[in-house]
Amino acid sequence: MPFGRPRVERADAARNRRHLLETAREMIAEHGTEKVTMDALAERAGLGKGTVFRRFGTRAGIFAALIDDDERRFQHAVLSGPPPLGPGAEPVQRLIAYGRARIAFLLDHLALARAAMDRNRTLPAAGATLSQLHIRMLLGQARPDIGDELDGLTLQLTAALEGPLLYVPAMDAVELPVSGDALPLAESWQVLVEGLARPGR
Amino acid sequence: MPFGRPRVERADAARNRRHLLETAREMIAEHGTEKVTMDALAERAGLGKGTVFRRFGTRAGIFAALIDDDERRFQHAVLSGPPPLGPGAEPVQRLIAYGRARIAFLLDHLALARAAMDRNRTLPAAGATLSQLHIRMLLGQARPDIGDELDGLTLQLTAALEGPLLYVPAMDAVELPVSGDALPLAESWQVLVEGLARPGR
DNA sequence: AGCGTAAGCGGACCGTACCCCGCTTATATT
DNA sequence: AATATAAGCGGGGTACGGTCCGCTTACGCT
Repeated sequence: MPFGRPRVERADAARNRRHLLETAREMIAEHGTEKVTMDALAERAGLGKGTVFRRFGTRAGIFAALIDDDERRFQHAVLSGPPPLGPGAEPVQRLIAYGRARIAFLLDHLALARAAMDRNRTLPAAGATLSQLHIRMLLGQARPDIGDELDGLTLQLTAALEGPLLYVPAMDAVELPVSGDALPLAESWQVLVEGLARPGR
Repeated sequence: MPFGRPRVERADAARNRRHLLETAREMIAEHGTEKVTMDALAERAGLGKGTVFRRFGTRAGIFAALIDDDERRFQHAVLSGPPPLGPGAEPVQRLIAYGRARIAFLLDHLALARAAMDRNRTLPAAGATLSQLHIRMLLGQARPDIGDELDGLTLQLTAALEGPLLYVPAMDAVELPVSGDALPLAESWQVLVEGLARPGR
């Protein structure tokens, strides 16, 4: 085999991966994320434990892989969907829309997203990194004068957006009113962003 | 024993707790937090494994207990120290000062604070809750008109303050310039808070 | 079709967090 | 000082995440 070839995933491996994800979804639906252990998943899928680990690297990786499907769709809406979420609107409007969409997305995937964290990967997988890049870009456009503080603010905004749902257990109180657009966190996100958008001093 | 009595900690228990914390500190100083296992700590302290668990409940609890010592001093400075950190200054100034102090505190305790997190207790112990209460109070004073969004903003500000250091591994890049007052995160925190302080629309 | 090779697989193995429960001991009461 | 009792203690047990390595199998090449 000449070097540099993409080395596609072998057919049996792909089949096993799909089967494992399918099985994991079933187990989550029946007993919640807590009960999805490496051993149990492997046994129920009729595969070896080593296989599970090879596919997902870590327990958290299982949940990250489950989210990734939906995450791709979400990213697509952000990168090339209609404004204000997609490109075309003012940066501030896009930031606000992004926050609202991201909060809704996280709410839809709360159990998975929380289970997808572990000691090392504290932020769930690719999604958070994308959030960070997107926020950084929009904030830089909205406030080109911001300079040195762009990196710090990016981190803090990302944490402000993803943190309350992922890290604070007490969130379950505030998250309840999921009725339509009236997510309380989305409203306060808008206040936060609008405050930043107006040049200071 | 009549009910309602405070049930003070037994003398031997208190001695063991101090001894365990002391031993843990030694082990951390020598080999870092990773090497502090329940077994190793128990053996080195000359106590049973069950004792360690009974005292701290969980591995993360050990580190939380270690932080709590310093945390108490920090809280004292916030609650009754000199302004602007302590009472007496304007709410916005106190918020900014609080953020700066908290960031410095977390930087001083980074290894401990990160080790004090686990799947269930995602936020390290009491400190974060205190942060939340304090931020809520000051924000409410700074913007009495804010109403419904107070709770959401409180959560998001707390996450913005503690999140970048605790959850984002890539932080280590930004945290480096620890020279004096010029913490980049502290600067951007100030921008964030000042944006919020000005009434919107 | 047959072959060589690297990817994939399985499951035994290890270290560690956390649980449990019978024994010990400090402390209050008399 | 003796006693009762609840808190504390010890350390073996269990379950789970993660690793390792020899065997198997899919796939590309001839």
